[in-house]
Amino acid sequence: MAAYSTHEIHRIEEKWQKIWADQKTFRALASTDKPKFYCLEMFPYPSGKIHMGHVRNYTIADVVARFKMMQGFNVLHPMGYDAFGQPAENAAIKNKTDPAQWTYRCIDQMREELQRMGFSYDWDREIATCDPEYYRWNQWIFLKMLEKGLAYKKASAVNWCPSCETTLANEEVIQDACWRCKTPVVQKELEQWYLKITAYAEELLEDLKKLKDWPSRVVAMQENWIGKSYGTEIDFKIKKTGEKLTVFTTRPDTIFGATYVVLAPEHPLLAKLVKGTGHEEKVMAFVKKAANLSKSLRMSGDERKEGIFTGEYAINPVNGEEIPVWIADYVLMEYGTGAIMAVPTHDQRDFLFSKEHNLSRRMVIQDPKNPEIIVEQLKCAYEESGKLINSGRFNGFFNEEAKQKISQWMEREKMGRITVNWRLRDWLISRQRYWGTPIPIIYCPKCGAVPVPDDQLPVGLPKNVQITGQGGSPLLQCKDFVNVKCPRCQEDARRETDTMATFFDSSWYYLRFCSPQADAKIFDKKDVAYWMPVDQYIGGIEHAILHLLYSRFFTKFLRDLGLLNFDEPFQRLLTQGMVLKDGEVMSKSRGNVVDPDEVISRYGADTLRLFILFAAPPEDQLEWNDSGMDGAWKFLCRVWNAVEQKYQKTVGLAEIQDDDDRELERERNFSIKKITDDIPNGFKFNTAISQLMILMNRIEKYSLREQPSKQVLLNRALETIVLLLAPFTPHLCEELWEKMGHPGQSVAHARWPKFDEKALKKDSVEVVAQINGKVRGKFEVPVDASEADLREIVLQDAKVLQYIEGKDVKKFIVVPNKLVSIVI
RNA sequence: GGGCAAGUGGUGGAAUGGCAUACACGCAGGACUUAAAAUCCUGUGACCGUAAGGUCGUGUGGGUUCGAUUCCCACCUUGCCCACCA
Repeated sequence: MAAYSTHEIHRIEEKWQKIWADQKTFRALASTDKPKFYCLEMFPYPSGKIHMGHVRNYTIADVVARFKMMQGFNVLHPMGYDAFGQPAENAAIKNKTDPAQWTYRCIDQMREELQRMGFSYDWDREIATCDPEYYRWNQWIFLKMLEKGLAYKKASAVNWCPSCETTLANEEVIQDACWRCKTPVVQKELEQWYLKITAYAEELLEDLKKLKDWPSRVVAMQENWIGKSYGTEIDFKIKKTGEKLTVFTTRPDTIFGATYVVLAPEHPLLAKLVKGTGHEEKVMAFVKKAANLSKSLRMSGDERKEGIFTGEYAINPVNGEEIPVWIADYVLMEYGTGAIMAVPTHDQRDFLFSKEHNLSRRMVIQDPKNPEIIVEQLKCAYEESGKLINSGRFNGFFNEEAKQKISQWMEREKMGRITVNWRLRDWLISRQRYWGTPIPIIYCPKCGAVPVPDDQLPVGLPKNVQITGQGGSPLLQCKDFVNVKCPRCQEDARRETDTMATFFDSSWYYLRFCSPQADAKIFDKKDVAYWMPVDQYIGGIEHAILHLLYSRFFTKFLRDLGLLNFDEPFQRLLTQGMVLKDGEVMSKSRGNVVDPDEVISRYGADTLRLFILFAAPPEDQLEWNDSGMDGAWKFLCRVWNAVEQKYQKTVGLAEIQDDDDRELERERNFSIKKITDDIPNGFKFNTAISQLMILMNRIEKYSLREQPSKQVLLNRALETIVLLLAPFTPHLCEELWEKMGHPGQSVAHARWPKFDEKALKKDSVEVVAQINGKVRGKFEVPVDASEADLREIVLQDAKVLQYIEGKDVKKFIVVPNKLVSIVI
């Protein structure tokens, strides 16, 4: 056996990667006697190069998959590519190549890099979302949604990224900028396709309760995003026309303090309201200005509140008061009703606006700490609770109670109603790009928007399309694609040229993995019923809202189609932390990227895997550290050398004769117990590995005795360490397992070791004595010593006596096998 | 402004009511070596002390408890998500 070296490591890693591929070691077949386990990581965009984030994500998943395999589960562990999207188009523009060619070449490179890491994928199930066999089912789902009224087209102001030249979903706008290129997003009036995710808002929120094994912050983020709030809609009346003007509020208790009403600049009533009045010109100029501003500019943090009076008045239903109607850009059309009642005394924004524009104020809630204060003295809005004043029959009620009383009263009197308001908006899926799934719609001058019939799917992406990055969607230029006959009336018609957002593709890929070759249907119902839901899903926190929310939506939709029999796709979720270098996220622009490929060339995949698992718990951020790699290397060296030098085939009885034997066996059994617990309970790979190091230290100490009769015990300990280490560093362990006399039997299919509870027991334990909370002595006592025995031992110790001399022992607390606490 | 995490040696981290700093990195000393690397051994929270030993110590302040890194309250700092959301 050769010494452990870079050369040797590469030989071993290549050898075993080839064996796994040739023998299809990780092929998953449904319907066996074993319990199933579906382990999935978020599939990558095929950039051609894996980065440390991928390495970390997939290594964590690989340990889980291999561990479950050794525990006797039938494991499904697939891999594929989220292959549509803009980078391929950008590359095409830059290098004048075809996006498809570029993507498939990247996929080949990516696969090779993944294989170099030794991940236990069933490669027969590989999918790429840009394959027509895949994206035809995107089109199929879209048409089903259209059929059920869940896909629709509407004209409205949408998020537009000027750099990517396409629309974006709300979820893709991060702090008013494009999620991909960080360019500030602007608003544009366009007719676009939407998916009615809001139809599932209630269930998407409610079912979060079922996700007990999801990180609580992901659940909180989704809750936040869906944003259910209870409030009241109140119907004001326009004085001039008598038309209804509905406002939304969460503070119906302050209705008697409303001194004006404010509309969003986009409010539909507005044009009519100001028509023919002296204010029309000015108001319309203001509206135009607001519309031209990007949302981020319009909402920019300063406290100045721009607005303008419409010249019209509204009537407050609760007291008949006439109050002015204003418009302001701080009121959002997309939330509530796009109109608010302003209560400047009890809402800070309204307070600032009223100051800016000299509008009147009235107090309706009394500050119990400051009951004498009058309106003119207010320095800011009073937003806390208190008793109602100036509120007619509701005077004297506490405002929390008044909220209910007033809204119930208004409901009875038909002045308004209690409502639920959602923050979640429908999902805009149209993209004005080439490299995506064509939306299967044909526009006919006679028949309107006609769905492409099922038997004509997929609507394929045309090849040889000029991608210049200019002049809108490349598909628009493609006459053969655009000009078609209407499927209904056979007249000349035009094809939809928008493609789908790529998040559509990734919203159901986990289902396709169950039967990737199904060609007459989206997936095989039987296979999905067997494998789904995903038992363990692993990926980055950046998908906490986007991908995870969309996937939950798709699952519920497909369930309602009768294709699935469960509500949630992902049973357990782990969000791994980022990989940092010098305290910063690795990125090309910072120039602090560590290339996994280079690390593998130097240390091998096993060393990289071990380091990344040992350096931090999976959910925490991980600081890259070159000397940490040396540490991992050193440990693997020691395991290698120990097996090479100490392991000798021998026969005999494993008889425990002395304390050293007992200690070795105890440590061995304890390691099995600890690692078996640490992997599934909280993914504590770092402590699992530290226990393996402790066991290795123990083995080395033990083997120094050089007593041939103990060889059986030594062998057993070495076999155990190889088995326990196998999910973490599979190549090394395969090689060692083979050397240990298991030729042709992959360690991936070896049985996970069991521990013996009896071997964990000790005869004596160390018990600590505390006096008034401070440790003052340690005693070696028999296991399970009684309180009486402990009293005798401890209270006769010279040192303890020194401390308690001349004082009363008030309490004597015993924690069995751990400590005694004496209070004097 | 709202929500959610987190704060422990020189460093990554361990301990979730019971000996704070497991395991590892780094550093220092030693062995081997002509020498270096590698490897092995020893030490390594701070302060006082020759030592035995003592005092302090898990962001800050308070509380509960025989006992708190762990539980509770307030605050500070950092990170993430949301945010003129009425």
